[in-house]
Amino acid sequence: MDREILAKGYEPGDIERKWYKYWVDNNLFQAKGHSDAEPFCIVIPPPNVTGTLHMGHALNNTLQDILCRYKKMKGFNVLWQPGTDHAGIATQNVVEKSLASQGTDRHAVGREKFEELVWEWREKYGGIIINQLKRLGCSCDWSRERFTMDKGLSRAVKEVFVRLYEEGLIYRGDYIINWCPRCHTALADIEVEHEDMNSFLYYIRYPFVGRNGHLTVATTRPETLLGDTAVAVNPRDERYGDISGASVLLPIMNRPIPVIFEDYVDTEFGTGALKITPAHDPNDFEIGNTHNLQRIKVIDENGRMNSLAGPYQGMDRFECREKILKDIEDAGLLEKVDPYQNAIGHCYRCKTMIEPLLSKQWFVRTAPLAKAASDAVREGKTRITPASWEGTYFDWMDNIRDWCVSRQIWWGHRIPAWYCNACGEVHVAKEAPQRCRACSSEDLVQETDVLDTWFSSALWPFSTLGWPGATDELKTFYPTSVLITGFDILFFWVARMMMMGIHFMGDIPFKDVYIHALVRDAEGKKMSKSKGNVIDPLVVMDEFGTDAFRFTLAALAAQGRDVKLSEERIEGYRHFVNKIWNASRFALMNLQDKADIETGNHTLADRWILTRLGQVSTEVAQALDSFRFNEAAGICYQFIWHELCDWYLEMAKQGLYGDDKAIKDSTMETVKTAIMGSLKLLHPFMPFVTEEIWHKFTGGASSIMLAEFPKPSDFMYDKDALKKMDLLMGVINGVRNIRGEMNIPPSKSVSILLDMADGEQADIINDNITHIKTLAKVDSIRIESGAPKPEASATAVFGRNQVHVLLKGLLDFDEERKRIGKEIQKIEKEIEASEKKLSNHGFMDKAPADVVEKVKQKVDELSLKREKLKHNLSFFEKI
RNA sequence: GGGCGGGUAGCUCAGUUGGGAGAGCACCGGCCUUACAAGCCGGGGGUCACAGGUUCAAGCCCUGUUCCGCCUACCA
Repeated sequence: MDREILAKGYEPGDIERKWYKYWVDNNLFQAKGHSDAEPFCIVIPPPNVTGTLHMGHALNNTLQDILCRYKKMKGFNVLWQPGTDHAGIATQNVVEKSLASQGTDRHAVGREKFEELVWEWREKYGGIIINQLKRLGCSCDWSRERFTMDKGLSRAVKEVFVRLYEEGLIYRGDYIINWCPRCHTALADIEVEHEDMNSFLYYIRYPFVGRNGHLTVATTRPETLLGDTAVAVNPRDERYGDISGASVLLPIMNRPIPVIFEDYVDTEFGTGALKITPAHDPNDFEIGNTHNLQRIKVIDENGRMNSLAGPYQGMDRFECREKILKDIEDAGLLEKVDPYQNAIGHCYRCKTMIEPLLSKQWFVRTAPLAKAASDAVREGKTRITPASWEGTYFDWMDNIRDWCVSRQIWWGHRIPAWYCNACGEVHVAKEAPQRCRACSSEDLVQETDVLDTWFSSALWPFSTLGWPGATDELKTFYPTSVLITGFDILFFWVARMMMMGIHFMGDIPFKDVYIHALVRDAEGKKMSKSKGNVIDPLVVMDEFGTDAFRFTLAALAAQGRDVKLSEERIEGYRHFVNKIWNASRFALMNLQDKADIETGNHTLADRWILTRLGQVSTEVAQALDSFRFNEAAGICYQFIWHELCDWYLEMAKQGLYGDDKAIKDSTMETVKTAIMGSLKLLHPFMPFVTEEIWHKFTGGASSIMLAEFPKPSDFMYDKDALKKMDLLMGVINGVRNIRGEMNIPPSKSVSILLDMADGEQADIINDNITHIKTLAKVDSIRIESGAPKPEASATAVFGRNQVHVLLKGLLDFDEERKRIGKEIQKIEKEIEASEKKLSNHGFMDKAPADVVEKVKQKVDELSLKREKLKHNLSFFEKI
């Protein structure tokens, strides 16, 4: 067996690359379509092909990888399904920008050529984020990588579109939609980001027709007045009770428009009179429908005023606003202008101000789909963790509006609809029809719009598994096990996968949804390029190592709370990685290969650490099973550093360096078991360093990925050992505490006198006397029950025992008086609180017996300790 | 406007059936003890935002106040 000793410190760089290649070359990430093992499946939230890895991805994928690696070690047939989405608008923007830099645009190159260029771009740059995920250590089954625009997924998209259309769940119609004048496309409601802005509320007079006076309306968008086709007031508004049937004259345009009555109008706001522009405002559109108002579109797709805008034709919408205000003011129709704050919609891709426009678009009728998706969570078929997100989910699902799915761009799934140029008949089909079914004309043209990217993402959990084919993968892995994602795409993606999954598969797409938090900077601010507070995960991985970075993310990922990341924190966990490295180094330096190894002669320390390892295995597994990643990480950290390293390995030195072969053999075996067990616990969090060390221990026999995750029955359970170690630690801590307080350097040994409460406890100490000598730097120990306190000694009380540290010539009496006095004070406070409870009849009557018993016991113990401390103190007061 | 989350040690945070206030970092003191100075040993430090209420018992449950963050919304 080749067991080389490790280098003095852990250097991640090359090791990470080496093992990732090893895992892939050995197909360790591959799932089986068929397997007797229980399936576990996660579909990756597909990153945009245009994307590069940011902190959100890093957290999201680290958590997924932790679960996948953990489940694999637990024996599951794990599939982590990877892929990317085509990000229609974003990708098109990137390629258009590149065209612009060459002095051309997509219209000049034409649709077909443009699509080719995007594919070329995707070939060249689309793999960046995939490689970055690999850098992070993600154990995705890359042999199954998918792309939302690839053949299989495109087939699924067509299938779904056609079926929904045939079921009447997709329709085409004229509606007011959110238009981005820069991206030149419609956007779904949730693709609009609202931002509070400082605007103005303009009060504009509309003179009455055929009578004196005017009606004053309040608006934030005076330029839309050109398209007004009514003014509405509330029928219950007494101010306007007498204007039934009246008309007003639209300023500038001098067009008479009716005054209508509409409950929607808020009498409290502005003047209680609302101008109605059905072609440029979603609410006005609705009102226009109920009152049969004309729709006059005055702003075009470029955000410019069109021919119906009269004198303003050709002006930009913002320029027009200024001009129109001036004209109205000149006409004496501008009553006043108030500063006003309102939320204005912006394109989520390019931040351009959205223009609500009247337009012909394709919609998904969501209500019936949403009902089932909502019920599935209500009935607990799909669980959302943390559960607080359920409310948000229900709120959205229960108030959902139809989903505008057509986009006026070229990069995406072209809508499978054909129009007959002869008679206008619409055909929706998977393949292009040869002739019109109504008039037999062959003059058919395909819809130019493409589908919203999220339309294809909504099918991800089943389209990636081969749907609409009936594949083994679908049978094995659908419904998938867990979806891990950020809350920012709860509506965009999770909700829509629920709708589509239930509708087309007849079952939920995943059993659990785990929503994790956002990664913020150390001040809790959202990371953004413009703020300049972005921490690049790749830089972090270079500097601190991937394992340290992953462990940090896991350790900070408490449920329901944002992750505030700072480099100091990552550095701290890099130290932890190094700690494991060095603990392993120590083990490898002291293990020997021997055929005649004699095992089973476990020391107290051996039995203790093995028992603890068993307990910790359960705790970590339970934490991971319930998505408490930070707890799982914390338990590992605490156990490995403060129990395994600080206590066990120090104690193991006695056996390793000693002459007793039986003890030595057993200790070697236990050290190995404890370290390898710890490596297995840590592997899901820090895959690289654990794999590296694992191979040093096993001589490269097999990957740690194939090892079984630790469970209590792998070790031993010795309750007695836990108790005995407690006592031993009590003695050592007592002496260390006194040494520390007295500033006695480690080079200076001390003598102690142990006053043990009973013979049994004295035996435990006797059996482990070398540990006390070594770990507390003691040269001589005397054990005597009830021995009087020696002169010039400092005393620590633990349990019913005490330890006197002999400090002839070293003891500062004042210091010792202070030290004991302080301790007594602390204890008295506790005793007081507990006694108050015990003297409370309510507590004695109503509290459970075990709680009362615990408090009584506490008072007894503390009183005893206080007594001893006081006794010790009196000793010094005599001096 | 509605909803959600949060205010716990100097900093960042944990605290899952209500019953001992914790961690990491920072700080102070002692150590180059041959796995690790990326380390070891010891220590100080908190009216758990504020005010009420429920309870024998509240960081935890309820109500209100206040501050911060986020999501959402068709009051122009």
